[in-house]
Amino acid sequence: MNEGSLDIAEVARRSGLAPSALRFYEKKGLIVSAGRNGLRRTYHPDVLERLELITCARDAGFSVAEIGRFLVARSGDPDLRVRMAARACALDEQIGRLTRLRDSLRHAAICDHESIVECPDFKQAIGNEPAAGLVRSSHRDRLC
Amino acid sequence: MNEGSLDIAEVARRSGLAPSALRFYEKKGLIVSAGRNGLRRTYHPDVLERLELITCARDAGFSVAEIGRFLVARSGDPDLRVRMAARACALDEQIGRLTRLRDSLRHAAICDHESIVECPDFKQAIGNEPAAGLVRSSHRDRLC
DNA sequence: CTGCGACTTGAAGCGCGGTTCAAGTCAAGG
DNA sequence: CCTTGACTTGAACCGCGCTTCAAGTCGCAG
Repeated sequence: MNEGSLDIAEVARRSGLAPSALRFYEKKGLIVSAGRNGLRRTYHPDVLERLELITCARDAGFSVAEIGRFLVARSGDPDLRVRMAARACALDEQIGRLTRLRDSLRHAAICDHESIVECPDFKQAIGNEPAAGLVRSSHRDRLC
Repeated sequence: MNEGSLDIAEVARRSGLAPSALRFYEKKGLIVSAGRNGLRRTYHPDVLERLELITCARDAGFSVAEIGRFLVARSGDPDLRVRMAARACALDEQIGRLTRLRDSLRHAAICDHESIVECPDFKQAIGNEPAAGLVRSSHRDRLC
């Protein structure tokens, strides 16, 4: 067997993913196997890097299908570039939400209101506007 | 109908969630209905605020069950506080991942490597720790 | 050559987060 | 009164992202 290639079990071990997940990703076109040793898939070491990317994107809420589309992206595909830029903007918004949520959560862990959802600081960090009664639904910020 | 309470359809409209989702959340204990008008659920206006929180947390990757646990949190529950603090730290990590992913994506939409995944800048931004050198580092507070 | 065991496959199954459906109930309008 | 139509219910179903399973195949040690 080729010196540089990795057994599926080895890739699983080093990536922290189950072999079944690797086969699943391969079937979906997110990774490719370098060849076989008998029946066994072997992978180029670069696959580890790609798996890291995949895991990261999955954690970020990307679907497997979407990751697949991005992974085959070529510079000559303007549609895809547009989608990527849009996705980046969506990520910005999500990062904002997560940051506020984190701050609220961190506050909740130390605040002394009986019920944490009652805490005004908590609410304030989460919501953009408390819907106390005379709230017009705020127009979505179209910053992107 | 009580002046202050909202019909489920109204809540659905103003929250952007499907009525079925509202019933689902109610069944899971994430929201409570204020009462009924005939068979129809009515909700206190405060539910809108809570739904915003729920949606935000869902987007952040919290499961419905986990949100439910947090929502019933009382200040006298130290376990839950610990979980919240831990969750806040996890969010910090995720925010970091998302930020790197966003930067990579934004670069990908610009860069002229024929295959996006080939681009060294792209790879570099994804990889775990910014190793050295030319990293546009927002400084990471290691507090966890 | 004969196990053995770790892989292979396609198909079925699972948990999550809802949505859809069939059948029923109610409030209000004509 | 009867109809209309938006709601109600529980149960079935769905898509996703894998995991598990049964059955088969291979490399290698003995």
